[in-house]
Parts: sequence; C-alpha cells; structure tokens
Amino acid sequence: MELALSLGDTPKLPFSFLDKPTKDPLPNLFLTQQGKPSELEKTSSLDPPIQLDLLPFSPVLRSHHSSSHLPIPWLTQPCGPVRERELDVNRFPAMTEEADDGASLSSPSSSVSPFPMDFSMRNNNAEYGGRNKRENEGEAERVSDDDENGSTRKKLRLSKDQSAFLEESFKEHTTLNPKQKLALAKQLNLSPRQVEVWFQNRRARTKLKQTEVDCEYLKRCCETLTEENRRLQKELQELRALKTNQPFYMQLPATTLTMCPSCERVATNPCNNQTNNKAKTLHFTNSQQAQQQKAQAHQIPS
DNA sequence: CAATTGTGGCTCCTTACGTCA
DNA sequence: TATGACGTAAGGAGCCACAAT
Repeated sequence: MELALSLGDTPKLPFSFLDKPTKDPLPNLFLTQQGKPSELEKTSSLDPPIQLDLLPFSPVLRSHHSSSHLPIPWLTQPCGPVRERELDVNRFPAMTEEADDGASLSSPSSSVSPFPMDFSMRNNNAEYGGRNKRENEGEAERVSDDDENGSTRKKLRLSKDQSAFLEESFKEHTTLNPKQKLALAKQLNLSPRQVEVWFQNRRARTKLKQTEVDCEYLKRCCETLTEENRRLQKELQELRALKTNQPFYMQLPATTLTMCPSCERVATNPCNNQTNNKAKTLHFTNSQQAQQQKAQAHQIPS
C-alpha cells in the first residue's frame, strides 16, 4: 500500500493561481463585465502587464455610467476639508514610502485628481458611513485629534470595491512588481505601501488557509494509516494464532505464509478466486501440501 | 574578481483597530 | 451597553537577492 504524502502537490487545493508566473499579464483585468476592453485600457500608456483598470470597478466605467449600476457612495458625498483630513490621518503610517514613489499619485490634498473615481474619499467615510452612520458622524473629530497628536496608529478599512479589485489582481498574480504596485495604487488611490501590505497580508492568509488544508489532509492520512496499522496488527495476531494451531507451517519458510493479494487475507487455505492466478500461485508455492494436492488433481507424479 | 554596502522585497510575528454576535 | 472573538491593516525584525562601489 502506498500513500502519497506530498505537501507540495495536493491537487484538491483551491489555490492553483499560486503557481501562475507573476509576470503574466492580466487578461481578465483588461476586460469589462461585457468582455470588452475598458476605455482606460484603450488609452493607457502603461505596459500591458501592469494594466489594472477595468472590471466593474474601473473608474472609467464609473465615470461613464451612472451610479445606478454601481453605487459609489463616496462619489455622491461632499468632499470637504474634514474628509481630506481624515484621509491624511489614514495615510500617515505609509508616508515614508510615499515620499519617494507614490506621494504625488494619491495625495488627497491635490486639488486636481487625474482619476474619475476618488477612492480617497472613501477610505474612512464611505465604508464606515455605509455600515454605521453614527460611528461615521463622530469620526472626523476623533481622527482630527489623533492626527494632531500623531501618536495613535490609525487603521484603514478598505472598501469592498477596493478589496474586490485587489482580490481580482491577486488572482492574476500573487506578487507585484514595482510598476504593477504603482499602477494598482494609482488605480485605487491608495499608497503603494498600502497595496504592498495588502498583498503581503493576502499571501499570508492564503498560506494560512493552505496550511489548514494540508493539515486536514495529513490528518486524514494519519487516520488511514492508523486504520491500516490496526488491520495489520490484527492479521499478525491471526498469523501467530495460526502458527500456534498449525505447527505444520512452522517447518516452512516464512515466505510461504503470504497474504492473498486479491482478498488481502492470510493464506490459510488455497484461495478460491479462480481469476487470480498469482494468488493461487502464492498459496501453493513451496507448500508440500499443495504439491500433493496438485499431484492428485493433475495426476502428476510428485 | 571578490568583498562590502545599500536597497527593495519577502516572510513571519505581532499589534492595534473595526466589526459582529 | 459591555465584551470577547475574529478579521485585517499595518509595524518591525530578519533574511535574501541584486546592483553599485
């Protein structure tokens, strides 16, 4: 009996995308829901592999279609100074990297945004406000205090749209090169650091789930082996009992006490399975008793 | 050409916060 | 309303690969 105990190739595991090369382009992401290239893709100057615009969350689509199809709460909310300050606070932990590669891309204080969909306005408001209006109402002042103190770590909750967008990207490639990271950050109006962290955490979650699946698989293997061991122990007892009750077999080499491959039972008697010649052979080989039986059956002198 | 150094990305572990039952 | 469990964004340490010196 052979058991495959490979951690590396568990075909049942639902993470096939992990094996995809990270340099693959994003074919799916180039398409809209209708399967047509998005407007942004048509006009984008980015290299094909890093085009991340599209999907239901494409800012172009949002800007071209009414929000009735894809409700975007933050697009309908007023954009006042308070909200901008909230964004600044949220982005505080990621400022170090923005300083050199992404600050200008997603700066909420920028009066002219190149992106029709301003994710920045939702970082705190849309998501929280949508679920808990009361909490949202008190958010601005509290955040402002923390912002001035600069001592409290603020935590950003990505919107469902942003998370879904990142998920789609993750399905295509679990790691990002700098260009892809920047493009995605630009697309979602997040800092590159936030995108990077999201992918890191996402990989960690995937690995954790994979570990759980592997653990479950090994657990089942262990149970199977335990059962097999129990069965073999039982058969060993049968063998020993047979050895005690039938001293005739004690004269034979140990190899003559074999197990029938067809029925997986100890060969105390010739197997009746006429279709398994090998089993019959095993049962009769080197057996004086068997030779006698053969001689009698076929009239062959022994 | 080998050693050193700086940089960026990764994993792993942890913390802090938001949400929900 | 308070609370604990859970999910997750983010910080930090350590490691590695790679390019520049």
